[in-house]
Amino acid sequence: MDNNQDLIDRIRSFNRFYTNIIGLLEQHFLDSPFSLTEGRVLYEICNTEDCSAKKIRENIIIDEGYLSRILDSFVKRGLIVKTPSPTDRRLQIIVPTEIGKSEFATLNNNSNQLISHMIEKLSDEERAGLLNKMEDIRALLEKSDEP
Amino acid sequence: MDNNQDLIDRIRSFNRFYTNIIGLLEQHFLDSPFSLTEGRVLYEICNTEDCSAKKIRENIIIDEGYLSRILDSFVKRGLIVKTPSPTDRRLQIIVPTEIGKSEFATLNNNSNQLISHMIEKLSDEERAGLLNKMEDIRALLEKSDEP
DNA sequence: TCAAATTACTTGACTAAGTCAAGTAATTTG
DNA sequence: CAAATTACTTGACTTAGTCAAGTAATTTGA
Repeated sequence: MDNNQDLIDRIRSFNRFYTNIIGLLEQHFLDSPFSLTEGRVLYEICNTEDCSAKKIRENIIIDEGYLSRILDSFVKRGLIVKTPSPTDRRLQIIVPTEIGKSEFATLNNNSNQLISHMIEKLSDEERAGLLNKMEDIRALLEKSDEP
Repeated sequence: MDNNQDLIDRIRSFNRFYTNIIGLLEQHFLDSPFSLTEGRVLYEICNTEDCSAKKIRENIIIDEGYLSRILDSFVKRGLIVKTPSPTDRRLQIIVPTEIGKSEFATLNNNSNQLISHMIEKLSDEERAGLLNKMEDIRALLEKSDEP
């Protein structure tokens, strides 16, 4: 037993807790026409300039073939339009349609409401404290990524 | 736009970040003989007194049939033994075998190592700070569950 | 300058994960 | 003790995700 064991156990306990929090937030995809992965892909499409499958795969770890089929289904559902890039015709530029944008906005609103509900019992000070701690944790954990 | 919008956006940004952290930690199931769900089931079996499918389903949201098949495969893999409860023969009491316990210990050690790696660049003060903030966040978010 | 290598994406064939509903045997309830 | 409920099982199915081979466009380097 190394002297960090208690620390590690408690971090793992927090991870289990936060897995459930995220799980609850993700439940709402069950009531939407999107799977979690489809939601992430739509997020990237609506938040990336000159979006392409390549750019999506720079931000989400996803199988190339699987992504290709998701995009295919988005085209069939009228959510996006794909056009070959004029400068490199291997690339398909992906643009959300008005329908795609509005479906994304709905998904977004639902996520916002869930967060609102999550913090509704907190005072302004507690909310500010929550965010501060989150951003501190992120800064600490991002240290592990660095060279 | 309500005045919490920025706060909500930043909490969601943290959630996306932490989803990736948890995703990385869960990757190790890919190199193990267990799926994430199987790992959770094994955790329950090794940490529940007089464990049964019923008790597992009190702690994990999982389809009854799916769980039945997972337990079936655990029996075939020699990880657990099922015996009808003497007091209620509808219930199957689940006990991990020595193999089951040791496979669980391995899974556990790997999870610990991943957390160790995650915090290896932090000083003792930073580690203590990290845990503190995690436990504060948990306390704040648990407020939403209360009556 | 053009053949070889690489890149961006697609397709087919497949496995794993998870769901739904009907069924069996044991137990509880009125 | 018949009807309802509970604990679990089974079969048939859908969805999610993976793997590898293939096509067309672009880049690289002798």
